Amino acid sequence: MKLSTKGRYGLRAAVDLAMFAKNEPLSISTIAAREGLSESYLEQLFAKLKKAGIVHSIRGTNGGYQLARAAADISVGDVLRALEGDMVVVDCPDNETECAKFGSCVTKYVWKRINNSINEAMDAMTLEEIVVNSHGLNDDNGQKAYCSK
Amino acid sequence: MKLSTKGRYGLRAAVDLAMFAKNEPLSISTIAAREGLSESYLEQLFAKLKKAGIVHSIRGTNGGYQLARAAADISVGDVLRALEGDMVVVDCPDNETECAKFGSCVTKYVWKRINNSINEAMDAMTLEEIVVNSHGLNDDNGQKAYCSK
DNA sequence: TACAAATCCGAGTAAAACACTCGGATATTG
DNA sequence: CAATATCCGAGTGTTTTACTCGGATTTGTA
Repeated sequence: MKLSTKGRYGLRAAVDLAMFAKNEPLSISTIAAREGLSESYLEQLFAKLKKAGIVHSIRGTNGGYQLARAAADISVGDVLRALEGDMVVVDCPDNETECAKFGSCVTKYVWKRINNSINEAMDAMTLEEIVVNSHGLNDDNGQKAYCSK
Repeated sequence: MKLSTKGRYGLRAAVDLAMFAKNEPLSISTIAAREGLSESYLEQLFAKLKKAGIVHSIRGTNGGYQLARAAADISVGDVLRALEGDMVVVDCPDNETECAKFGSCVTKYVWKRINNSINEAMDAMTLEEIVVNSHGLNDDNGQKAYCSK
């Protein structure tokens, strides 16, 4: 039931871009250092974010990543689905063809309702909101910080 | 992110009790046969449901399980939390003591909001409702059925 | 009182998923 | 051409999942 590190780390990286990559791109090594994450693992996460059209990349020296569109137009759901795949607790097909028991399944409504509530909650939050809400949230050294989760 | 078979099978078993164990208890072998589940695995799930006070057991011949209270008083959330543990996507402690970065964490609100929406959705559905909604949901042989999910 | 039908309980295990690392190719800038 | 990046696929130890199995205990019935 828990989110994997893909979603947790990846959202932090996306928020990091929203905060700090406004003019120039940010390299993986910079983000990894600030967020305390592994560079080679972050690489994989950015590959997923890029494939989903959430970030764009600039190769070569001084290259790095930036958000592909405004932070206000990127929802938490966009980011998490890109990293984790469909955010569903149970992956029920919703037609007779794909699931033989579809017509008689008693629990499909349960899963559908939970899945919908997860996605509605995620889609209602944008990276921009997270950045705005973070004003004033600094640690003892005046730095942004994140728990390990 | 997906629910494990514990939650999926366990909810089916609980719904089965709500439907068929109104007068006399149902044995694991009966439920396992009707639901197409493994007996020894179901045993483990019922241990969790019992520990959580959702079912009670009767030992010996003609024994089995029944819901410990009315189906209308058992929510999907009760059952899933008993089987899966806390239903949270990220297990953030919510105080300064347990998480050093609590004061400066930028993403805690995101996880909290998703966690809340999951639990609200689950707690809004009862076993009774599932039984009522299932009237008329039968397969070609007039039997209740469930997809493998 | 034996026997059968049940729950109870702990341990073990193969397979899958997770959380990474590593090596090297390619692109771009200075 | 050297340094700094992204890009890409493969490999790997650890953890979790999804079970099975053996046996003990309880209880109703012949």
